[in-house]
Amino acid sequence: MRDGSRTREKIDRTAIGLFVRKGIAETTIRDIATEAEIAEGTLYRHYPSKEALAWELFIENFKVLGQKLSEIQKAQQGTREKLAAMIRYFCSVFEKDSDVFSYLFLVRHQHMLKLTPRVPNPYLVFRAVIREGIARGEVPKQDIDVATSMVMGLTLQLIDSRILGRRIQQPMETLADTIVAAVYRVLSV
Amino acid sequence: MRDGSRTREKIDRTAIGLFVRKGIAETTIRDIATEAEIAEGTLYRHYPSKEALAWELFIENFKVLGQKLSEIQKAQQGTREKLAAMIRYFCSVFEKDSDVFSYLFLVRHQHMLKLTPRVPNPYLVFRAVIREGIARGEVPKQDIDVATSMVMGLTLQLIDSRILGRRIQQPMETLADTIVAAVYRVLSV
Amino acid sequence: MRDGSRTREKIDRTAIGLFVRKGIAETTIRDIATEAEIAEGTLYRHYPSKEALAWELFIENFKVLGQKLSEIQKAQQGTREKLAAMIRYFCSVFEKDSDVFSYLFLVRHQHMLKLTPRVPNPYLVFRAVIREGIARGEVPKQDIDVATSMVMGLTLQLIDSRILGRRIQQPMETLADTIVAAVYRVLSV
Amino acid sequence: MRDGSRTREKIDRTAIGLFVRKGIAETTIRDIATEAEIAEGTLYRHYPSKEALAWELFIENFKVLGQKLSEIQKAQQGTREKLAAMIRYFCSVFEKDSDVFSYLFLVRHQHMLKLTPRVPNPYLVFRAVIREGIARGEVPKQDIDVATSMVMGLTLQLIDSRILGRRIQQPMETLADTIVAAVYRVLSV
DNA sequence: AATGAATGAGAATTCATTCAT
DNA sequence: AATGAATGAATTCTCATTCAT
Repeated sequence: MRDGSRTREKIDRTAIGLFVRKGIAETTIRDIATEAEIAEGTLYRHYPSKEALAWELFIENFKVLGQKLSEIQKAQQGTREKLAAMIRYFCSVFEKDSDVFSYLFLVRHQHMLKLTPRVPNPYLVFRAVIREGIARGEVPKQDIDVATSMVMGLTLQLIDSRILGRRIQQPMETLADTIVAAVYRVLSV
Repeated sequence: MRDGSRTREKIDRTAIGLFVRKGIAETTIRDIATEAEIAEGTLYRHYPSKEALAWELFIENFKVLGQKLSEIQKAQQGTREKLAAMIRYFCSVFEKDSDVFSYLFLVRHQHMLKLTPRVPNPYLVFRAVIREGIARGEVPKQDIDVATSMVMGLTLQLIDSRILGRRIQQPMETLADTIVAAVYRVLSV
Repeated sequence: MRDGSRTREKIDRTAIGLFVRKGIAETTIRDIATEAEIAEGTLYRHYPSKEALAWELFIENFKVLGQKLSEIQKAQQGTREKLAAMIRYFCSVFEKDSDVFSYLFLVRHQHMLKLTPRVPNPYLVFRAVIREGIARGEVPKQDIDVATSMVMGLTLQLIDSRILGRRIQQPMETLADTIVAAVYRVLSV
Repeated sequence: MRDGSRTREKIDRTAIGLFVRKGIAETTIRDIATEAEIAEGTLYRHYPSKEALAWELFIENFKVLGQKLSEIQKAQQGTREKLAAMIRYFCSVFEKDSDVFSYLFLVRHQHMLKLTPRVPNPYLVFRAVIREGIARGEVPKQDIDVATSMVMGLTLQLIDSRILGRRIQQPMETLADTIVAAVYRVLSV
C-alpha cells in the first residue's frame, strides 16, 4: 500500500508534466514509464489504459477545482468578494501547480462534452455567483452566460499568455487585483 | 495535364474539418483521404507529412488572419473604431468559416512557440492598436500586455463557449457590440 | 526519332550512374526522371518497368563486353597474347566508362542465374581461352574453372579496390601488365 | 522475465539467410518475422530499423572476421604460413557458415565507405602480413596494395564462383592448398 | 512522345497492451 | 506489485505505375 500510492503519484505527476509539454497523443506509455522510473507494465496496475489515465487526471483535478471554488465562494458574503476570492484562487492554483492547471486548461475541449451536470464545474460555479449577484441586485441585469464567459475570459487569457510565457511574466497572483477590477467594470454593463 | 489545386483545396477543407472535430492525432490519413475522396498517396503529393499538413494549415490561416486584422485596423481612425472593427471581424470570420477559426483557436498552443516575429500575428496587431491608443491618450495608461490579453480574452472565451456550443448559441456577430462595450470598460482602467 | 533516342540515352546514362551510386532499390523512378530532366511517365515510353530497365542495362552491356572479349581473343594467336589483350581490354573499359563497368560488376550476382548459355559471357570467353591453352599445351593441365576463377579474380579484385577508390589509385591501364604477369605465374601451376 | 537473446539470435540468423537469398531490399520485415516465427514488432525491440539490422549484421561479423584473421596470423611464424593459415580460415568459414560469409561478401560495397580505420578489417590484416613479408625479405618487393588485392582476388573469386554454385562445386577447403600455391606464385613477382 | 497528377498496394514503423517470469 | 519482452493491429509513408491532358 505504501509502495502502491507512491508509484501512482509518480505516474500522475510525470504523466501530467509530459501531457502538458508534449501533448497526450505524443506522449507514449514508455515515455511516462521511463521518466517515472517504473516498468511499462506497472502503469497498468494503476490505470486500465492510457485513455483512462488522461481522463482520470482531468476529471479528478477538474472536480477538485470546482469544489474548491464552490467552498471559497460560500465563505464570502457579497458578489464582489465571492468573485475576487475565486479569481485569486484561480491565480494561486496556477502558480502553485502550473502543470495541473495547464493540463486542465489545455485539454478541456476534449473532455468537456463528456462532463455530466453532476460534476462540480468551475464554469457553473462562476455562473451561479453571477446569477445570484444579478438576483440580489448587486450586478446589473444581463445575459448570464455571456457575462460568465467574459469574466472567465479575462482570467483565462492572462493565464494563457502566462503559459506561453512570452508576454506576461509576472506571477499571476500579482495580477489578481487587476483582473478583479476589470471583471467588475465588465459586469457593470 | 491535371491541375492539382482543386485536389489541394479539398484536402485542406477536409483536413481542417476533421482536425477540429476529432483532433489531429485522432484523425488518420485514411480518414482525410476517404472524406476528401482521394487516394492516400495523393495527399503526399501536396504535403510531405501529416505533421506538415497540420502546420501549414495553421500557419497559412494564421498569417491571413493577422494580415486581415492589420488592414482592417488601418482603415479606421480612432482606437475605439479600430478595436470595434477588429472584434467584429473576428466574430464574422468565426461565423463564416468556423472550422478554420476553431482550428486556429484549438491548436494555437502547439504551434505558438514556433512562430517567428516576422509572421503577421493577431495578438500583435491588437497589442499595437492598444499601445497606440495609449500613446494617443485615447486609452488610459496601463500594462500593454495585460490589457491586450484581457481584451482578447473577452472575445475568445465567448467564441470558446460558442464552439463548445453549450451556453452561447446566438451568432457571434450579434455579440460583437456587447464585446466592444465590455472591452472599452475594461480598458478604461 | 531523334528525340526518342536522345531521351533514351539520357535515361540509360542517368540510371546507371544512380544505380551504381545508390543501388537499384534505393534509386527511385523520380530520381532518374529528375536527374535526366524528363517526366516520370516518359521513362515508361522506353522501358516497361524499372526492373526491365535494370535488366536491360545489365544484359546489353554484359553481352557487348562478352562479344568484344570474344573478338579480341580471336584477333590474337597465342594463349598468352589472348589473355593479355583481354585483360587490357577489361582495364581500358573500366577507365573509359567506369559506371557501366561498375554496374556490371556490382549487380552481376542478381542477374547471373537468369543468363542463358546463349548470351556472350566474359567468364566463358576466359574459360574457353584457358581451356584451349591447355589443349594446345601452352598452359599446364589443371582444373579449368578453378583456373578461370583465379585469373578473373586477379583482375576483378583490383578493379574492386579501384572502385572503392581507397587503395588503388593508379589508372587500371597502368596495372594491366602487372596483372598479365601474375596471371601467367598463376596458370603455370 | 523472458530473456531476449534467443529471439535476437533467431532474428539474426533468419535475416542473414534471407538477405543473402533475396537481397536486402527484396526482404521485408514480414518475411523475416514470419520465418523467424516472431511478431513484426518484436524485431524493433532488437533493432531500431531494417537498415540498422543490415548494418549491424555486417559490421559485427566483419569485425569478428578481421579479429580472427588477426589472431590466426599472429599464431604463425613465417609469411607463407601466415597466408596459408588465413586463406584456410577464409575457406573454412565459408563452408561452416556460408550465409554469414556470403552476406559479408555480397554487401561489402554498400558499407565499405562507412568503415572507420578502427574496425578490424580483413583486407588490412592481409595487407599487414604482406607488408611484413616484404620487410622481412620473405616476399619480393612490390606495390603492397596491388599485391594484397591480387591475393584476395584469388581467394574471393573462387568463393564467388562457389556462391553462384555453377562452376566450382567442390568444398572450398579442398581448394585452400591450390589457392595458397597460386598466391605464392603471384607474390614471387 | 511527353507530362506530372493521381493511384493504391505494400512496406516500415509505432505503440498500447498483454503476459510469462 | 513489478518487470520488460513480445505482440499485432493500426498508422504513416513510399513509390512503381497509370492515365488524362
